[in-house]
Amino acid sequence: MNSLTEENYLKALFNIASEAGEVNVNELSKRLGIKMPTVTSMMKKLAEKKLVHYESYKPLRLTEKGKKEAGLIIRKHRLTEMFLAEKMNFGWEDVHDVAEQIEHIQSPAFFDKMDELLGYPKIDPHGSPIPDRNGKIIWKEYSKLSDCKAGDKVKLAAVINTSSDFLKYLNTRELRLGLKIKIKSIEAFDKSMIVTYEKHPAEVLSNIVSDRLMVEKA
Amino acid sequence: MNSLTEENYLKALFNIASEAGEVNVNELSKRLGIKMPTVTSMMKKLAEKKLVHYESYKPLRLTEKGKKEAGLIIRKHRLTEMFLAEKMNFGWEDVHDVAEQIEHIQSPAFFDKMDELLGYPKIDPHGSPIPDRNGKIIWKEYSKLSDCKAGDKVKLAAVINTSSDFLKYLNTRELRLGLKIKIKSIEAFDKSMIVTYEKHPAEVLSNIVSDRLMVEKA
DNA sequence: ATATAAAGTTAGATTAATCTAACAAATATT
DNA sequence: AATATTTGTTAGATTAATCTAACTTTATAT
Repeated sequence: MNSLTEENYLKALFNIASEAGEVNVNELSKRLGIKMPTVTSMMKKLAEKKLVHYESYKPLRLTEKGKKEAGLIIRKHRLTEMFLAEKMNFGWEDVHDVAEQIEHIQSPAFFDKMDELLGYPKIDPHGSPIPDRNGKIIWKEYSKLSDCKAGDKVKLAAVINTSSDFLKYLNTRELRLGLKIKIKSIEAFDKSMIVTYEKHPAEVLSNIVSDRLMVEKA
Repeated sequence: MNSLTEENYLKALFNIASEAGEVNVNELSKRLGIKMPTVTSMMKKLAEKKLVHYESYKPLRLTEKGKKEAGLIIRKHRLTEMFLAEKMNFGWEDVHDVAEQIEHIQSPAFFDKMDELLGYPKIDPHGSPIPDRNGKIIWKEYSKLSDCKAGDKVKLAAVINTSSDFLKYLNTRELRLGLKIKIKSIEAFDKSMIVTYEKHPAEVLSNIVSDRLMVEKA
């Protein structure tokens, strides 16, 4: 059994690896808000437990065991987010903080019930894949909205940044997962897009926004 | 903010006080499975925080502040138990362990949603009262089934012991809250009762069982 | 009322997780 | 290539929560 603290390190290791590829002590330290020496000593501890491959001055890597355990924590996190959104009427901008706590609950039955009540969802409210019972993630091939061309018709599949502020911004524009969007034009100057969807005949999305939206091409 | 550890001491203090009246270090130590010296030092710490009245060799008493904070933890515990039972199809024998963990979640919104979805319940799945938003408990006047007389018609209102084994035993007899029970006779020798309810024309309940069942007289 | 037992406290050690200060290695910059 | 910067490690201190051993106080039983 891993402590809550160890679980947080595993999860951060997993998340940084899937965003940035390599994980180093400095990154992990910044992500967790914990000083580097503390991170170093925790890496030694997790190496003892065969959860990470650790060599001085080398990038950090989760072992297969570590990946599985991290994946299972992320599974609990994302199932919880989905449960909060679907069954408890939370907005997608409000699910993260609670899920961050509930992911540490030790009760397979509890998460199995969530899974069942939700009908075995494959993604969380932000479109991120929910790892399976073995902690394995199946990644779908999405494109960034910012990489699409004028005229493209796409479906909003996931959001990359899940900060509450960004999600609230999307709410004000009625942008949500599953939405069909057509790109009317792209401004060469700043790459801002004019898009149309539902009752919105012409909404302007800055490149900062379109860069954070993942879409499926129709 | 209190640590998870402190919360567990507060809750135990509250629960022992409502069962036994007085709380002493030894009781608390046994209840929490923590040695007496550790309890003593935690009591000093909680006294510093104005949560406990502590004097050497005297019984332990929660302050008003301590009672309120303990009550609010118990509120979260019991709301969770009710949510698990009513909304997630858990049996009443399985809700305790998960609630024991979820009661420490810091998110008023999360518990407010539960409360709302449940329709503001007044009791948990075992019939124990759910403290209000100020941590206050309103106790209903129930009788022990074991104190009733032959011929009494009563309604099962609460169970005192909530051990999984006891609750599973009640399941096998289809005994559940709200059930109307008539006492047919009481054996003078061992105080065992013969009762009738629903499709059960004559069920024998030992004194150990009837002593743990709280009823409302009709 | 005295001895024994039970309950409670004090003192000091231990463990997990954190920190700062100082040093070492790797990387980047002129 | 030499130097400066960034990154990483070691050593040692700190805090919360726990423990054991030894001692003290209160309660119980002869």
